[in-house]
Formats: sequence, structure tokens, C-alpha cells
Amino acid sequence: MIKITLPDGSVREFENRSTPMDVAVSISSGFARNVISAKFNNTTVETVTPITTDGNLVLYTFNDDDGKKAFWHSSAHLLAQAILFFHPSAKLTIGPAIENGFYYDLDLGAETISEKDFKKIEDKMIEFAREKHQFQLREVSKAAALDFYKKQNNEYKVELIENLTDGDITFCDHADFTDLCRGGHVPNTGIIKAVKVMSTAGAYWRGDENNTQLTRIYGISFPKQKLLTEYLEKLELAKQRDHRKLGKELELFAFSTRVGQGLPLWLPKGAALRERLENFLKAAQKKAGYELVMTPHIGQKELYVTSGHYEKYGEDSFQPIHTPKDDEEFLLKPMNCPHHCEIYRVKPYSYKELPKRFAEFGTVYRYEQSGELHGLTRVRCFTQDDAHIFCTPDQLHDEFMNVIDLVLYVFGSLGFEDFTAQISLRDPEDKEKYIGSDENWEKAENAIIHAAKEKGLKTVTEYGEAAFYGPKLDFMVKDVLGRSWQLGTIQVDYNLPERFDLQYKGADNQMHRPVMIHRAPFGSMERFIAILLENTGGNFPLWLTPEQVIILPISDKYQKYAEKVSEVLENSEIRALIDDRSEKTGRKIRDAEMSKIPYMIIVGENEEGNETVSVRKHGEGDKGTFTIKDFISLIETEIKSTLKQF
RNA sequence: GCCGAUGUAGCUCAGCUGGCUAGAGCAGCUGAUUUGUAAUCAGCAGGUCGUGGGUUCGAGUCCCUCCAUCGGCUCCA
Repeated sequence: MIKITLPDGSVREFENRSTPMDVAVSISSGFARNVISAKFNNTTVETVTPITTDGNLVLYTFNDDDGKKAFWHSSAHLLAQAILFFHPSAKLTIGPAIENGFYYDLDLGAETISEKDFKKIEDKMIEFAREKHQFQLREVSKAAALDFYKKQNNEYKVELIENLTDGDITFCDHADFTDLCRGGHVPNTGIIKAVKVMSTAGAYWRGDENNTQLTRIYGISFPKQKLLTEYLEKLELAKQRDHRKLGKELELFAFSTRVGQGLPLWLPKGAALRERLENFLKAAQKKAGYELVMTPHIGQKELYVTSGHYEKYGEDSFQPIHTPKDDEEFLLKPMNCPHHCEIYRVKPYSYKELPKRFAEFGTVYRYEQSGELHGLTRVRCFTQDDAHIFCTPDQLHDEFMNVIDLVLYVFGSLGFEDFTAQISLRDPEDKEKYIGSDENWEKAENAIIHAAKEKGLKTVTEYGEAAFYGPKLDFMVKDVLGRSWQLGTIQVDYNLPERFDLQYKGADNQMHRPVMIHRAPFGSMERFIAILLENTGGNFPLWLTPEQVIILPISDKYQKYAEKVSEVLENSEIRALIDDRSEKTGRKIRDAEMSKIPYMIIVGENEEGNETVSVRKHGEGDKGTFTIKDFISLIETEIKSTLKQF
């Protein structure tokens, strides 16, 4: 007999070689029907794997992340099986589960798969699924595994197997389909009831652009048709909140092919909104002891040679600007830090004057690859809410903590609750990508790790995500389709101060090297506004939104009164406009609702007589009648409650 | 940059296997209407069908180039 401990702490005895499914059945047959995967002693096992020792067992259904993972991974096998049916010569590579569904990467040779083929692939998958094949994991020797794939001329699987250890290699069979696989499957194909092939894409083998480009096929599957329908509906709904769509509808920004790819044009409403965001941060920064600076959009090549940017990015950047003078070259600035280092160098500093905090809404230019451009989230010209803090090593800790507070204040004020703090360290395998000594890197990385821990941030650590001059603490937020974007960032840098030979005089009368913190709470105005648009669906907080109030006179008889109300609101710095079209009130309300203006006030005979306004709130409806004064204080109260002081 | 897809009026879209002067709704303009909590009515105007080339008696429709956009990959100072 073996003792199995379940997640609730209860211990039950089973016959030796009982399977997770046996355990599930012993709990309840209804539950067992929904169990699709399991973990034994924290290792993924098949539901049919015999258990031979005491241990902890967790059973998963589709409602668990681990259950979904097994479900989608199993679906990837099914997808590969269906593709092989139509393209027998396709070479399989890998097919993992992802956050939403799964994909399979294949080398199709000269053949292609396009959207027209999706339906027949889906049908074939369902056909195979209904045959209720069991997934069976079996161990194979390395030699046998290599032999199997060499016969198929599948160099990809051969490469994978060569990196595995003999005795640790398993194949998974279902029907006549076999794949190299670690395991983690649902009991049988029959529970996969609904599948959708979502898209195809090119993907480089092992993520290296020097390798063959494979065809990646994305799909998603569910145990019920209804769940698939709901998922697709949710996706459609999400697209309604795409910042590119909303930006156009709300007239915030636009692009012009004549101006150029990735070069956003800010329209009046967008520019005003952006200015309000800037002022919001400027006010907080003033309190936090920052000083505003301004620097040119270009700098001599030498500046970037000093900073190291030229060496790292020269060829992939906008190319130098030449002047009538021979050998004179200027670069569009890709970052503000070199300029700010030069500001620091303008005069000598004593330790008593540090930290110096230079802030600038600095516009930078980067020649991003054309295929990378994406609305406002990835552009070639953007404005960073940049600042560089120059401090003594002793001050670094406190300064870093203060910056975290500022970032959290910004995120909190704009309703970003669902973010991840990502500790971005250098890739230990590829130190060539970075400048500076190991010692400096270690100091900087430790400073970030400790500060994030001390703040109690929930963090993830990513290697290879550091900037070339230093590690970062990045604040990641997801867009409407679940893609993660870096917004706020804080970086510790020991390297640029060295490169620019920055100094201060210490209490010991000796010269010392300051430490530099790069930070941008928004990250960039463009990306931040894009993600804010998607998070709010265009319903911005009242203090930020382009128009706060729209006045709707019942007829043009009340135009004068509408203008009077507008003037009073304006005097209280409330942004209002009047809809003076000769339309019915219902029409004006509809249009105002569609344009997402937070407050509508309706004025007619009753209101004019009593000096009142009839208030309607966007998305909520009629709020009743207010005196103008009460309405103003309603607006002011709402703004105060959403816009806290730093 | 790479793989795949898409590109018709300001917006959303129709236009079958190539065949009269390219259609609709919304938005716009003009006029009527003077309106009470999500669309008043009528009329008018608006497109060299992304660009350049080709095939054809004939191209929005087929082929190629380029441009832009979308989904990925790679990249992201």
C-alpha cells in the first residue's frame, strides 16, 4: 500500500501502482470525469502513470492552469497529427502549450498552410479526437530515439534528442502518431471537444534568426464548444478596445505614410491629454526634488561614442546627419542619458549637493525594425518621461526606494493594478552584449534585487533583458490581447558615470564616482497612453479625459443658458462643450455616450428657470437635477478622489 | 529584417468564377423640423478601388514590384 497526501492535507491509502485517475475516482466519479492532469511530488505525471511511493498528489481539471496546460499540450499533438495527415512530409519540431492555447512549429518544406486550410485541419483534429485515443508515454533509449528521427530525416528532433540524457527520453503515442515528449497529457483525445486554428506565423528554429524559419501554427481548444465560442467573443470584444481603433475614434493621434512609419502625429485632443499627463508627473516630481532640464534632439557622434551607444547600435540606428563641414556628424538622440551626463559635467559637485535629479520629457528616435512597429506601443519617435539621478553610493538605496514609490504612485493614480515588476538582468551566457565590469554589474543587480524585495513587489526575474549599460526593474502591463509591454523602468548604472568620468568631492576631500539611476515611470508617453487607452477602453479618469462635460440644450431656445452654464464651468476649469445641433435630445445623448464624454448635462425650460442642470453620467444614466454649484462640486469631488497628491 | 495575411468614400463594409457610367449605412453639406435622457425627415456631395508595371478586346477582380497595415518571429538603448 502507498500513502497519498492530497492538497487539503488528507492522507489516503491506495494499492501500490494506483494511478492519479484511481485516486480521482476514489474521491468522486463526477470529479474524476473532469480530471485531466496531475502532479505527483511536484512533477507532472500522466493521469495513468502508476504511483509506487508515498507522496503528494494534486489533480487538475480544465479550471486549473496546469490542467489547461495539459489540455493544450495534448491538443498540440492532435494538431501535429492532423497536419501530418495533409502534409506527410512535414517535419515536426516543438509544440508547447502557451498562455492562451498552443502552437506547433513545423518545417513544411516547399508546402504552405494558409487560412483556407484551417477549417479542414480543425475538422480532422475533431475527427481524430472523437476516436478517443489514449496518450501513452513510453521510455526510449537515446539510440532508438535518434534512429527513429534520423529515418525521418528530421534534423530538428535529432538536435533536441542529442541534448537529452539517455534514460530520460520519452515518446508519446496516440493512434498512429508518435512524438518526442516529456509528458503531461489528458487521459484521451476524446475530451478535446472544440478546436480552433487561430493563425500561422514564421518562427525561427530555436528562436535564432540565423536558423531556418519554420511555420508556426497557433491554435486553441476547449472541453466544450460553448467555451470556445465565449473565448472568441471575448477576443472580438477585446479588439474593440484596441488603442489604434480608439485613438482614431477619439481623435487622439494618427499616422501618415507621408510623414513616415512609426512617427505618430498627436491631434489636438491627444496632445492636450498628453500634456495633462505630463503636468501630473511634473507636479509629483517637483515634490520629489527633481529639476527640469532640456536638451537638443541631436548630438555629435562623439557623444554616443563616449556613451557606448554608437558601438552598440550605430548601424541599426537612424544614420548620422552630415553637415557642410567634412567629418562632422550628428545623431538623432536615441536616449537622453548622454545629454544628462553632460549636464552633470557642467560644474563640480560636492557630496553635500547630491543627489542631483535631472528630469526631462525627452523625445528620442530609434530606428526600430519595420515589422516591429505597432500602433503607439512601438514607434520610431517617442517621448520618455526621463530622469537621471546622480547620487553617492550611500544614497543609492533610498533614492531607488523613492523612485519605486513614484512609479507606484503613477500606476496607482491611473488604475494599473495588474502589473508585474520584472527584474531584468544581463544574460550570463552573453556578456559581450553589455558594457562595464563584472563588479559594477553585480553591485547594480544586487541593488535592484534588494530594493524590489524590500518593497515587497511581486517580481519575476528575466535574464538577458537588461539594458546594455545596466540592469533594470521594469514594470510590465498587458495590453488588450494579453501582450506584455514595459511601461515604467528604473535602472541602476555604474557604467556611464565612468565613461563620462563623472565625479563629486566627498567629505574626505577626495574625488568619487557618483552612481546613476535612470528612471521613467510612464516609460514613454506614447506607449503609456496606448496601454491606458486599452485598460480604460477610452473611458479615461475624469481629470485626464479630453472633454469632461457636454451640454445638451433641448432646443436652440436654451442656447443662451447653455452658454452661460459653459462659462461658469470654464471658470471652474471644467472642460465643457455645447452640442448646439438642431437634433433631438435622444440623438445628442446617443452621440455623447458614443464619444465617451463622462458627463452630459441637459438644459431646457426647467433648468433655465431654476438655474439648475439635469445631469446624466456616461454609462450610468440619469443622475437627477443639480444646481450648477452642486454640479461643479460633484466634478471636483470626483477628480479629488481619483487624483491623489504624491 | 523574416513568415503569412490584408488594402474599395472620412469610418464600417458590399462588389459572384474579369464584362454597362463602382454600391450601401454612418459621418459631412443644404433645407425642413425646435425637439426632455441612446439614432427626426428630405435632398446633395464624396472614390484615378494603396502605388507602379504587366496579362487581356476589357482589370476593383488575374500576375509581378513597391508602400502601408494586421498576426507572429527576431529585435527593443
